[in-house]
Amino acid sequence: MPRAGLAPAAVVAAGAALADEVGFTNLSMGLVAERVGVRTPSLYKHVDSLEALRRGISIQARRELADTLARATVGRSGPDAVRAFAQAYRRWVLDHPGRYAATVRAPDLDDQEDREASDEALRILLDVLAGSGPPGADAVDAARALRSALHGFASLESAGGFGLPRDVDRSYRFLVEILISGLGADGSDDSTSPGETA
Amino acid sequence: MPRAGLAPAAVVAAGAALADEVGFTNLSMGLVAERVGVRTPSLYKHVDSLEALRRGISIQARRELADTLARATVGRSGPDAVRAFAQAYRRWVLDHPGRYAATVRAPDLDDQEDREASDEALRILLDVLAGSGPPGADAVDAARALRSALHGFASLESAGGFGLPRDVDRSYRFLVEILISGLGADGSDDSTSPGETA
DNA sequence: GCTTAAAGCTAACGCAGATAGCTAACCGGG
DNA sequence: CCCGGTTAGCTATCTGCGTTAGCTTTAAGC
Repeated sequence: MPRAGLAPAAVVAAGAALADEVGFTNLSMGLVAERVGVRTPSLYKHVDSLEALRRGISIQARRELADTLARATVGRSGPDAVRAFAQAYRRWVLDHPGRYAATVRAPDLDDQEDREASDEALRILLDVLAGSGPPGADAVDAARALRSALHGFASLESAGGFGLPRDVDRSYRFLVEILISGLGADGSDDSTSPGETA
Repeated sequence: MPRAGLAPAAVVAAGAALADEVGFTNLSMGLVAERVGVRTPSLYKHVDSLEALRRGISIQARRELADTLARATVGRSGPDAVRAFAQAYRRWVLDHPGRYAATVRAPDLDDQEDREASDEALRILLDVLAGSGPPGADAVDAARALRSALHGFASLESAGGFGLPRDVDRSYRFLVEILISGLGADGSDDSTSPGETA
């Protein structure tokens, strides 16, 4: 029996690809094993459990998303950066539904690696907002607002939640422009330092 | 053996309550059976399968949410109605995390009953926006924007996604006011309202 | 070439969803 | 009041999946 030459990273990568096809929740050890050309129990030489595999996919997906967002916004600032961010975000979610579902699960509080991957995307978001949002502590509110809105839209769309025939691209642009104008507009309260994790 | 006097509705209700406690995805026939004081196989006299039970919980939850939203906004209009809607929405999600997770799954396209329950909340949302949002087809954009933002915020919060110490109530109010001002701002016919265009 | 770590396999266990088929509780008509 | 039909509930059992145990074989290093 020739060896498959597997490695933990290869199993995680196959799992991520499979998650995009069958859905993150439908992922099973059997499917992944079949995909990499190995019997189910052999996977346990590379990953500790299905849960560990899911965690690995989450971390990888968060990094990929953060990377995509960083690339999309580099060299831009202000409202333009926010538009590029929003555009790249939605595109990535639609292209990688399984991976995206993996990123949604909150990272375990005492999982250092997962938290770091999770914070990456947040830092990019805060950087993007630095040019067009409110300063100081209000930046956290702005980050939460933008993240919530984009996440909400993308996850509803990804789940097929928009039944009406109205053009979805257009609705998304509408939402993004509302946010941009809203974030730039107000002001008021301040103080406190910028945070770490949203 | 005295009978438990069970009925399909009672099983669904117990399942919904349990989902709030252990999470929608962690729901199992065994847990529900234990809760209603019966052996697992007996549940199949009342529900066809775990999937059918989940569907029942989804429908019931959607109705409850729609009902809550309707009660919260009755007699109000304009921005005030939107605030009441947003407030009631978040409150309900936090109080019923399992039920809320149930409402998030997209209803099966050819499931009449589920679609109806799903449309109920949408109709209330459109009614609420009638007073403060754009008219005509743009109302769909407005509805999607508001729904996406509230859903995104509530689901992230419910999943523990906000790690920073910043006051979450405040962030929510911030988001809601952005939306209100953004939705009320324009009013014109075509093109995405505040800035960009198709 | 021989040793050895590990990559792969088959066999098997436990648990959850689900089905089959028996038993006994309730309900209605005589 | 009893008798028969309906059906809620039970035990026993099957299946599928995650997981573990333990053997076999590959391939890497001396």
